[in-house]
Amino acid sequence: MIDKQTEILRAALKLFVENGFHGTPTSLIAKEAGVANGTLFHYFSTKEELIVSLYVAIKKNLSACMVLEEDSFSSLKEQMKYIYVSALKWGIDNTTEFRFIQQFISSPYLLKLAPEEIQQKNTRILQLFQQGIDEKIIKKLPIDLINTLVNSHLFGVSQYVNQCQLAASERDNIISYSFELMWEMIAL
Amino acid sequence: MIDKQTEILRAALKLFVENGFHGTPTSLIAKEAGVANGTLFHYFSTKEELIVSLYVAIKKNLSACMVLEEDSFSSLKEQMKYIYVSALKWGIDNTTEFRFIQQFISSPYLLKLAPEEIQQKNTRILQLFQQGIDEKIIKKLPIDLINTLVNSHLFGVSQYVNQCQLAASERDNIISYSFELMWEMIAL
DNA sequence: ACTTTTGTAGAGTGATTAGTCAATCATGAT
DNA sequence: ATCATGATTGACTAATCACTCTACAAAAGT
Repeated sequence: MIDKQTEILRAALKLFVENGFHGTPTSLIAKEAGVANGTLFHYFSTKEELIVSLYVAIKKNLSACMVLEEDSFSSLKEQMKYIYVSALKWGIDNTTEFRFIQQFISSPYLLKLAPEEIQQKNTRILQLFQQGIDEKIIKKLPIDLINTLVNSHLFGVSQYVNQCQLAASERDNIISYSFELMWEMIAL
Repeated sequence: MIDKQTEILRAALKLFVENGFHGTPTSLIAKEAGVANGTLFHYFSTKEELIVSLYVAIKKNLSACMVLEEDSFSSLKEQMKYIYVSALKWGIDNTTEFRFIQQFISSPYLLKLAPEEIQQKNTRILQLFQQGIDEKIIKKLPIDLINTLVNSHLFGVSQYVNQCQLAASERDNIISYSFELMWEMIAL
């Protein structure tokens, strides 16, 4: 056994995506994780805490993929593309996690998160948007709107790619091309 | 009392959005609807059937707003704008219904729907996309991808507008402008 | 060695819930 | 008036579930 806590999170993720939050009793999670019922509550004092912890863990994972090494040589567009593509690839390679996030943020559990947790820690991308506007590369729109549009775009493409199983080359084509689509939307 | 069945659906919608599916016992729905517990099961044989029925009803409502009277005088872009704006306005004016749809489609209940129910009955918009491609107005992309992108776009803008409460004039500005953003994305 | 802390187990519990049922009530047809 | 059909009720039930509790085992600290 690797680590019971990790094992519980893994099991929870799988079952939540399969059966939803209310369709997944804690007893089943414990069983799937190969631990006793009580062990689950040793690590997570309530079911709700388990759910929220799982979200935080996955979100952290995603954020880690989106860091951009400071690279002042790349153009703004290239920097954005890097972040965009990283996020998209993550969404495609981690279908289950992606589905979970989607389920979580459209559920009332979202409100159980501390506001600062919801906030995008990744303000780097917001900075890039602002910079783009200042340099008259990106349309002058509210930053939040741009952010929402880009996020929705990413969600949409992920969903599409996940739906129709594509060959790797085709996949990379779409990833690259969909960035251009997004760019045409926000660029001046 | 207008109609008990309608009243139950109304109560269910409100409570599901507030507390989620699993946070809303049928007893509470009945109470909120002002009917007895058993009455609920007279109209909907299971809780699941209630949830799915509610989704179907709301979706029907939305689809009704998106019909386009055959108007061969309008340009393709204008026709699309009409549909786009209708959908967006609906999403903004029916926040609760919008939230419910979001919650439903990212839950495992979606799989309980017959596939033909999921399918877009509103193939009119798909026809328009195809026509746009044929007439070299819209980028040559898979129809499903365009559709997904437009849907995500609508979702994003709705979310944004619902989040920040705007004055009516500002709101209409954003609606109109966001169509142009979307158009730049898909148009050649 | 011994004490403390931490991890693990799984039976047990009280509360809750989806769904049932037998009994009324309303309506309208004959 | 009588009957039939369907709507409505709310107490009831069988099952389920989140969570507790006690006991024991394994480390870790001293």
